[in-house]
Amino acid sequence: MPAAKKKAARATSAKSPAIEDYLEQIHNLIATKGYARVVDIAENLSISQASVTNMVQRLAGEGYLLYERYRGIVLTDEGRMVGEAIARRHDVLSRLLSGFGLDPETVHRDVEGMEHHISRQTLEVLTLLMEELEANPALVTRLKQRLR
Amino acid sequence: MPAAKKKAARATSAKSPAIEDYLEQIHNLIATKGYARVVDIAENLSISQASVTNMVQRLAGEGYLLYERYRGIVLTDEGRMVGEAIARRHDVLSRLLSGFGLDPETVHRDVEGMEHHISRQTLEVLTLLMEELEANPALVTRLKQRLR
DNA sequence: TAACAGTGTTAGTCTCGGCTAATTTTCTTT
DNA sequence: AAAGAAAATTAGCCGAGACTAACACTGTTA
Repeated sequence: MPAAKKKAARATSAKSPAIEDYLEQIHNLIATKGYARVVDIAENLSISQASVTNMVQRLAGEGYLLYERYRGIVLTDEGRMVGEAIARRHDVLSRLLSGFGLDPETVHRDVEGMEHHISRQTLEVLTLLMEELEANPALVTRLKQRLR
Repeated sequence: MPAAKKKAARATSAKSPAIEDYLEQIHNLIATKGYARVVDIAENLSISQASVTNMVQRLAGEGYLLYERYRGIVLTDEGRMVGEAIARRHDVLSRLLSGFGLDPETVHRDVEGMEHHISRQTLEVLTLLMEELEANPALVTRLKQRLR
């Protein structure tokens, strides 16, 4: 195979919500604890350890991370980019909705679902909205009054 | 099993995105054409007719619609409620994003994905936002300037 | 250093929601 | 009314992504 890529993850490839959830979670764990263990990923995603091992092997095969049995997990540049992108969407959505006083449990559930379906352009719009609302509490107050 | 329900769809039961897509589409077809044929549902969801037949039978079993082989499809109250709810979320999200001039293709893809993950409370917030922006073009203009 | 607890892995299975191919029913057209 | 076209259905299959049970590795601790 002369000029063939091994099957590396392309920036534009279709990522399933499942893949994005794993990468987001692995990214978050590495960012906060310095490493990502199978048991923690499983705990945070509320799935079994066996499922995590399976998926991690697949993600390694697709070029999102480096994996050595019984050893550890390291994100590739590609994997880190995806994880960070989802984390950013998560943050924007959370702050946008939290600003209106929605209960944290609801915010969490909705954000969890929505974050996988937001394009770059939509993210920009929602970021704009979030920033405006955070900079303009009077507007939020006025809007919230209509929530009754 | 003395006091057991037959397995009817409860208002609070978990509906998969797939189920919601079918019910939204069936609802839309009935609203615009007066009836929902398998071939049209398949076309609108970009899936095969066989898949539609299968799912329609399942939805009938779960109480979302009435179905008679080779005849027709009628939504139950439960099915109509779900279909309308999703259509409402679709409308709010579309208008909210379109207001910022995002290209229709992008709006469509994002809305399609997000509409299944929006709680009643979040819908209220987004509705509020949409109404404010539609009533206040000056605000939109000001925000859009920051999009560059 | 031997054993135990905890973590990780493998093997095999399940459900969901698609698919194609073949068949049946209905509709339309002559 | 018979034939061909269109729509609907059935049967069997597949891949994603979960699960459990059993087994393997690792690291700590007596």
